[in-house]
Amino acid sequence: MPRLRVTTWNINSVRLRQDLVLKLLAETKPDVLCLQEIKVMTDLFPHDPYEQAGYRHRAVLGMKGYNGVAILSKAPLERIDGPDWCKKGDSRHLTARIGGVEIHNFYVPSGGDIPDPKQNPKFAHKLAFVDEMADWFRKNRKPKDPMILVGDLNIAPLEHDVWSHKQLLDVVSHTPIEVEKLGKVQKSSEWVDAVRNFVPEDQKLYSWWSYRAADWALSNRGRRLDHVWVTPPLKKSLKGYSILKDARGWEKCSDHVPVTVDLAL
DNA sequence: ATGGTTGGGGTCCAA
Repeated sequence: MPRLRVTTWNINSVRLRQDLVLKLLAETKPDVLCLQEIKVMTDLFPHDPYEQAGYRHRAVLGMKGYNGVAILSKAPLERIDGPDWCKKGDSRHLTARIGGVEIHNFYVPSGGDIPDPKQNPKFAHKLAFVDEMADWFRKNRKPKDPMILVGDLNIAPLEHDVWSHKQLLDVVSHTPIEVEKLGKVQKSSEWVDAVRNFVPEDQKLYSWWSYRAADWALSNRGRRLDHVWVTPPLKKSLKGYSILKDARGWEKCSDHVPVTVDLAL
């Protein structure tokens, strides 16, 4: 029964943090690594170090300066180009079929500061993007399809996915409208939250800590923005998870840490 | 209530 270990990480510049990506690959040894915010044009993605590290199959969708997603795999992958979300051409989603499983890598818009779509076009974009995700899966895929969805969804849906539910109810990433819309995406393919499958909902879980805290570990005001979901056929295959909190303390680190899930297929 | 930090590209915008 082959293991499939999938890691998702918002790397916040793949070029600046190349050594950290290689460190993660060496330590965690995922079969598939999904990156977000690579912040590099597709043609300038640094392939060589990953080729040499044994990740010989790669799909990259980048752009200049912002966003960008990539999938690195030890096993062959078949790239599937998805829709142009919100018709913005902004490199936020990439799909690969690897060994009979379809893996969706998403970077959902952050949404700006003001949680009102009428005042803040970035928040309107985020809500429209999440709406489109639900529509797309409902129309184009079925819950019985073996799929994994990972990425920086920029939404912490549960009360204990944030350091203070009450204080963040009006903060973009944890507002009721975002949580409701993300719930509709979850329903679209009956997605199972793989990490919460292992960790009860009354336990705090974070994958992101702001750069702006004087001492991120001491204040520990985190949010769980990075997710791994699976469709029902894969639920029984879930074997374990890890959230590499140590990576938030690495030199020149990302503000997100790697989230890993193991499946036995 | 406010401000705090980081990256990319270019001396500001996005997160």
